[in-house]
Amino acid sequence: MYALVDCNSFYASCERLFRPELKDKAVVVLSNNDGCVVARSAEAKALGIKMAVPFFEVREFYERGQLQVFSSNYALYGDLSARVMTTLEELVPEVEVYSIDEAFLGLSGMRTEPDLTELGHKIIKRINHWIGIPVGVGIAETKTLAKLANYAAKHYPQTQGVVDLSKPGWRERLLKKTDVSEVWGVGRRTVEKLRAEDIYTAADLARADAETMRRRYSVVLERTILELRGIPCIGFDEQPNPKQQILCSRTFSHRLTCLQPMQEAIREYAVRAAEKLREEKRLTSSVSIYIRTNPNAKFEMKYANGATYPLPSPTNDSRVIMKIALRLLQGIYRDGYRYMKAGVILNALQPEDNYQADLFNPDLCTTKSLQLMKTLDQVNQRFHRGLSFAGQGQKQDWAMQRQHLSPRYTTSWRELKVVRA
DNA sequence: TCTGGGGTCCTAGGACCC
DNA sequence: TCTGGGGTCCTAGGACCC
Repeated sequence: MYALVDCNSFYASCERLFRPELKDKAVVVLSNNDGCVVARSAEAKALGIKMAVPFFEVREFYERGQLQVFSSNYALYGDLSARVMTTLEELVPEVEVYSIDEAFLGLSGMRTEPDLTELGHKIIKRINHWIGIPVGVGIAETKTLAKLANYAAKHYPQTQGVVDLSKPGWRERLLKKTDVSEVWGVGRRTVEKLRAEDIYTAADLARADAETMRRRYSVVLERTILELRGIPCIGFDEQPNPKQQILCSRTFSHRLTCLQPMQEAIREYAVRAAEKLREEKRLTSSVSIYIRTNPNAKFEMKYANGATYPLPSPTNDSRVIMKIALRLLQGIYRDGYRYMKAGVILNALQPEDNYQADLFNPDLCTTKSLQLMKTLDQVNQRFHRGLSFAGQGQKQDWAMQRQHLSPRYTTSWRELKVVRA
């Protein structure tokens, strides 16, 4: 048996935690650059604000004082997420952290618990009491059904936040009244095709012939169908797999029209990506970058391009990655466009303690390089932006806008001035 | 005027091997 | 006239997730 625990309107709930006067108020949290809505309190949903709409489309509510708005504060959400996960780990033996706001629980070792619904309520109470974040709990025989149970727990208030689909008859009833688009793994494209063949509800999908559907769609959809029938196809993974790709990309605060700030941005993203790489204890042997104009603009010249450089020998050295990224930029940058976004991607990742070196090229992981990076990271862990490379830019006025950022309630950096003192 | 960031998995097709 | 069978590896692109 699995449970899925999912925090309600997670980012919005985090913000409200420190602003109790906003309880029962419409609250939204915006994406980076204050671009789109990425989290909505129930009251904001009631205003008709849809997920992922551009902020300018709902700005009116804000200006009329009907809507409280926050820029995303990932340091805060990450910190509260860790507290939620730790609390779950104290309650059940197996926890798979699935995203910042949800976790699958393995309940097989919980045979002594008389009633799983009771366990669900215990989880809700504990997390609410200890952390103050509301959660919902879905329980079922497969992950896909647990997701669906969780959806029901949030959707139907009479469940009080807990749905156990293993109860006789519950699964059939829920599948019948749930739109197929709510099923985990069934996205927009697939929904369109399914409707064309008269599959509208989760029950319709569960009834479809799995073999035929694999041929017509994919093995992924076949697995979803089996999971809806209670046959587990997706395993439980307590230890997250090591990352296969690391990406750092940002939309600029305003469009960039010349090379110099683009170079600063690429350097900055390369350094950030290299930092993440070292955090993961991995090396990269492939550096890619991409740049693009606004794909949504109707009356603008569009340009998007990317480039990749495979390294002969793997590295985690910010300097090497930065230099390569910059050279790649020279190759694809074209004058005359209004650039909106750029990114640096590291691929072909290998563990740092067991990597494939090159027979004919010098090993880039020299003691000197490793030591320097270690020192760089140690300084920057204690002092925010304590050490950076000259070319990253000091002012960075292309960096994202966060006009509605909340304070660092639970995290703190020592500022650079401490170093100077 | 104004639209995020960071990932995973699967498939088809090309190039290549014996 | 007529040209096999069985594989692997890599990449780009699509679909999906939160």
